[in-house]
Amino acid sequence: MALKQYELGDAELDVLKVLWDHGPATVRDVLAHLHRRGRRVAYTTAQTLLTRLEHKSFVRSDKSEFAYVYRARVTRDRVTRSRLDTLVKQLYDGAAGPLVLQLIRTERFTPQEVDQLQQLIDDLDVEGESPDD
Amino acid sequence: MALKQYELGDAELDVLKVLWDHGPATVRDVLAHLHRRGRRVAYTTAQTLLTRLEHKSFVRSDKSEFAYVYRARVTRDRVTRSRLDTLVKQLYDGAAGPLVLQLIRTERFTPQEVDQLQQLIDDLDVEGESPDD
DNA sequence: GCTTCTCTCCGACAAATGTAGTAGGATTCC
DNA sequence: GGAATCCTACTACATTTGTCGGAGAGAAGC
Repeated sequence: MALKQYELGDAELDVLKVLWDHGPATVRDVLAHLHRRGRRVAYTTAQTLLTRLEHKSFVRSDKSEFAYVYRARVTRDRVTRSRLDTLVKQLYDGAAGPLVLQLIRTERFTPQEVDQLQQLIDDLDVEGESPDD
Repeated sequence: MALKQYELGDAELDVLKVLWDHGPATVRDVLAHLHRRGRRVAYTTAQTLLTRLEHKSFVRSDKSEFAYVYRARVTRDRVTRSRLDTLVKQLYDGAAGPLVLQLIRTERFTPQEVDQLQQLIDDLDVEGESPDD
C-alpha cells in the first residue's frame, strides 16, 4: 500500500497535452492554451490541475524569475503505453493481440503507416522464428 | 446536456467482464467469479455495481424464478472500441496510427496473432493499392 | 507610499466511483 | 409455522476528479 499508481483524469490530460505540444509553460500560459482549445476553465482550475499533476509526478515546476514554470516529466508515448497496458489488462487479461486486431480492423491508416506496420510485423516474425535471445 | 455518456469504472468493468466471460449471472454468481479473480468485495458491492451498470445501460436484468439475472447489453469489442477511440482522441487528437505502432512495438504476440496481423496488413495493402471501392 | 495586478496557497464543493451495512420481504427447511 | 437463509432496496461514506473563490505576498505603476 506504499506507492499508489496515480491515474490521469481527462482535465489533467488536457493540461499535460498543452505541455507536450508547447513545451514548458506557466499557469497563465497553460490557461491560454486551454482556452484556445475550447476548455474554458478558471485560472485557479488550471493551477489546481498543474499542482495535482506535480503531486502525481507527471510534471515538475521551476520557480523562474516571476512565476512557476511547469514542464512534463512523462512523454506522451509513456502515457499512451501505460493507458494501453491498462486497457489490455482490464479488457483482455493482458492479451494484446485481440486489441491490436480490433484496432487495425476498425481504424483507417495512411499508406505510410501501413508500411511501418508491415515493417514491425516483419521484425516480429524474425523474433518469433529464432527464439534464442 | 441530454444524454450523458457514462463511463465505466474499474470495478464496474470487472463485473462486466464476468458477464462477458461466463454469460448471464445473478449477483451471487458474479460475486463468486469476482472472488475467484481475486476481487474480494462484499455481496452488496457486487449488487451496487450491477445496479449502476444497469442504470448506465451496460447490462440488463430479468427477474427469473428466484433472483435477478443480469446480462451484458454491450459487447467487449464495443467497449474496447469506445475506449480506444477515447484514447486516440485524447492523446493523438484522433490519429490512430501512432497508437497502433506503439502497441505493436511494446506488446508481445503469439505466432498466431502475428499471422493474423499479417493477414490484416495484406488486406490493407490491397485496399490501398486499388482504391476503387 | 498606496493602489493594482498577478501569483501562490488553501479551502471548498459537487459528481462519480468503490465499498459496504441495514432493513425488510421472500424462500426454504424442518 | 418458525428459524435460517437469500434477495432487493436504500442509505452511507471515503476517495478521486473537476471546478473555483478568497487570503495574502510580491510586482509594478504613478
